[in-house]
Amino acid sequence: MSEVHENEAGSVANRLGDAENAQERFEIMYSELRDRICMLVYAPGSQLSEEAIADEFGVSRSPLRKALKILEADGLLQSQQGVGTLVTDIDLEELSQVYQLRMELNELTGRLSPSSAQSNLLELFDAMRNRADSLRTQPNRDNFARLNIDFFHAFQELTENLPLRDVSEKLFYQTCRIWLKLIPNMDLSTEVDIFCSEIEDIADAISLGDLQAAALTRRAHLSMGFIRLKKQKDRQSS
Amino acid sequence: MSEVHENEAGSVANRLGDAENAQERFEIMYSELRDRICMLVYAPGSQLSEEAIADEFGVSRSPLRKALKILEADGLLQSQQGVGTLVTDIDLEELSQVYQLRMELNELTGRLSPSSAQSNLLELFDAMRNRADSLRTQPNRDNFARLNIDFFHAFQELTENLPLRDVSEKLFYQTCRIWLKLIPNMDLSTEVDIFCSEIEDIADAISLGDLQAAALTRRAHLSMGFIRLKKQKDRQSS
DNA sequence: ATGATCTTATTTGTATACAACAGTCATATT
DNA sequence: AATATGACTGTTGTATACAAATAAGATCAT
Repeated sequence: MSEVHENEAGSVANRLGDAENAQERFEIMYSELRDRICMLVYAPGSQLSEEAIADEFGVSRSPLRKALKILEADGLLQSQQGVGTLVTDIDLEELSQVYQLRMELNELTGRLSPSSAQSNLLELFDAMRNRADSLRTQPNRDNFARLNIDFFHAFQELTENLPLRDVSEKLFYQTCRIWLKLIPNMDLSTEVDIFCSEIEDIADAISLGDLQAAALTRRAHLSMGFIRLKKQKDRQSS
Repeated sequence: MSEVHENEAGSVANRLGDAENAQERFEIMYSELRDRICMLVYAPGSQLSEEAIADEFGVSRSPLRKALKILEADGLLQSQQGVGTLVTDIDLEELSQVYQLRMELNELTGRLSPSSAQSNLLELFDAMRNRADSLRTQPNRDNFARLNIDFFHAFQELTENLPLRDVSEKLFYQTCRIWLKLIPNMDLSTEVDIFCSEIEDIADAISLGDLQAAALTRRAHLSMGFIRLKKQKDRQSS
């Protein structure tokens, strides 16, 4: 199965071969693994094999293990000797505190060191608007997830406070899987519509140059999204 | 020089020998190294030797490197092949954003999931008050730094929001070295007095059960502390 | 049949040897 | 004399062999 990867032009192994130093190689492995985890290529609760991944990436276990260790510190993996490396499962209750914090941080994103490069932001959010449009006409699970990730990163540009960005990113990757996990029980079209409206609302605020309004809108949507997730879960368990 | 460590009763090597699993061993090495860095045992800009530390700890480089990699992710170390492992230097300007964020997070600490175990808090902050008293009578650089660290952890107890605690802790360890670095140019007694007053103010608020007031006080002191650091630096450079 | 114990397979953790890299110093060449 | 070049030294990065731990299955006794 991994032969498929090895023969692809932009495979991880190839990219690793082109990398110039250890730091770059680490970054490639780390972001690839994180992407697979939060796109549910590696499902919550599933087991990973260091050897299999190392083979696929064309490296030994040593450098791969560094990336795995960081992902463990991020709360996305859990390793135990004799057992294996497991993708952490996610529970809405446990994520409640993370969501609370993320909401507050989003408000800070509009308030702390607001970005000065307004023209870049306009382009960026116009692109987001376009992607939202095309997603709306053809709702698709993976594209939805991908846009969610990319929109998050666009939103991060609103602040120039780097530590705030780092912190927000970490928390985002702890929570973003919950959507893909629960979306099969929800109506994809509806969720896509709601999300696209959010993107448009925020893009409008950016157009007006009102970063704080954009942040508060984002915060409100995050809050509502969490409530929808909870309602869905309650409906399912009853 | 490392023989001293090896023969001490509670040496890291001994503690590592008693540890039951890899996770515990990692935790011991990680916290020990972090402590040495933020107590300036390993000064900013100094170079560490993986081999020397591994020898002192009585382990091979492999498990040690995991701890070093996490500390690098924390922003306390920086490794480069062929060069070495360097303790990151700290600059007040670069820490400005971290301080800004920490101030906001402190306010959240009093607002998000306030701790319900009030009796524990009372004991904890009374102990802090006592330590502050004894430090005031005999100002001492290391005890000052140690109390600063422990008081931070006590303050963390005010919130039950675990992600907030994690985030705050990481940011704290990014900034706490700046005091030890700049205190030689300042008056230790004065700084100790100011810090002890802060502890007393916050302990008073806790006694009244007003967690939010405690958090706001802390935020105010953090802000004033940063301003004092900046003033000191300006005076020095002029 | 059931329970306990031993064996075995699989996995991560650790130790170690070697490769890759950066800096330094000496040396040769212009 | 200046500069380029090469070997040498010390460092982290990587590969690999082996140790330790866990889980599952087989075997045996009851």
